[in-house]
Amino acid sequence: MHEVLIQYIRAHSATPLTENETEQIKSVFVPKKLRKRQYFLQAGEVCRSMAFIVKGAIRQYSVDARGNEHILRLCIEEWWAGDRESFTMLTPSIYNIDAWEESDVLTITKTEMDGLSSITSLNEMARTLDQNQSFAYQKRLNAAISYTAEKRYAELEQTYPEFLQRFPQHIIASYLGITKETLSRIRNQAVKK
Amino acid sequence: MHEVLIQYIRAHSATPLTENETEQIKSVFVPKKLRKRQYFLQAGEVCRSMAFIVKGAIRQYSVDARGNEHILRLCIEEWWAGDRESFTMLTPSIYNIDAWEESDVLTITKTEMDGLSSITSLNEMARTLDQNQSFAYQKRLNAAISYTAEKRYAELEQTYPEFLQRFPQHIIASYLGITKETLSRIRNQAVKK
DNA sequence: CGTTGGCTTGAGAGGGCTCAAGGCCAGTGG
DNA sequence: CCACTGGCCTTGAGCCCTCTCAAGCCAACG
Repeated sequence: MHEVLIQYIRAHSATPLTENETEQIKSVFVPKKLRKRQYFLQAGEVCRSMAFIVKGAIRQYSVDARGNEHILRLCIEEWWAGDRESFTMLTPSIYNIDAWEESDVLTITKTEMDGLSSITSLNEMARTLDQNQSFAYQKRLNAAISYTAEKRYAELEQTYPEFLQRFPQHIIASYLGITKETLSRIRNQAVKK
Repeated sequence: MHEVLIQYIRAHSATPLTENETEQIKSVFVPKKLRKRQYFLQAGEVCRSMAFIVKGAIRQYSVDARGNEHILRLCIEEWWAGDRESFTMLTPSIYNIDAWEESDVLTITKTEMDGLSSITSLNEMARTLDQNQSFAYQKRLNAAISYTAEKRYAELEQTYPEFLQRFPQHIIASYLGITKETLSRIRNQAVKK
């Protein structure tokens, strides 16, 4: 199970991993199973650990005053789930994170992560991830303030086609910032064209 | 002029700067003046350098098919302007960046930045900035898909009150993803309450 | 075979947009 | 010193996109 993670770190860093470092990493990351709908983080808690997804699908979302869920991120195999801000700053998170599918993850706490700070390639990976995350958010924010719902859906179709296979439409709709009804109508119109 | 930057780096890193490093940094960052409305980056170009703002105000925005501008970031003193994604990946940017006010900036190219990679405290600063950027985008994206225009304005008032002093309403409106007319009406209603 | 979750469709409402006009103010040039 | 201009803000009317609420259908599942 840890092999996937090791491969992933290798792929996301220029610096190679030594035998020793590999063992360190394997010893620190704790495997966990998340059942469908099981919380990984609830709003109000500090995000004590990050989760590398070996198998499964996880969502991060906020809940507004009227009880509506707004999906901020969808994560599948070989992505990291967790609220980076809460994790890094040790502040309470405003987001919920839960498993949409039954998932296998490898978790690591902040303290343990800090203990691995001597592993260059792990640092590089974390750095790269933070950057990519930032780029992705920038793109989505731009889409949110610039495009119509239809264009945002078209973009999602291009960028993450696997999401459409993996998540039901009401989840996709929430991710796009629209209602499931609107998404349903958009899709029907798209077919007619 | 470089003093502001040095102070800034010190403030954003735990590692202290040596005399030597300070001199290196001063020698590499090139001061530039940007006139009002002068482009720092135009869509289609690769963002070859980042700019630390010593004085002034700079905006980053995309232009849609109908010619409407959508403001993604507003930057003032002691912020960094530039498209991090284009800068890091050397890909063409889809954003325009220009000076809203006459500005004094310190610029550095990617090659020069890579040349300073031995300066720990500069790396730490860059890391911190990327993270904060990511956090800020996450917050704004959440606002964009969860809140009404009115709430987004209220949040902006709280988070960056200085923006309201500094930029005209049509800029603020664009930043919030609404039209200037809508913003005007929101403000009037807010006063009545 | 009832229940639950997901998708669709309709009707009505509303938030925000578009287009258009008018007012205010500061800067500029005659 | 005044007229003119450009940038900015406001207000109105009509419209459109998206939301809300409600109902109905279907497939999966216990």
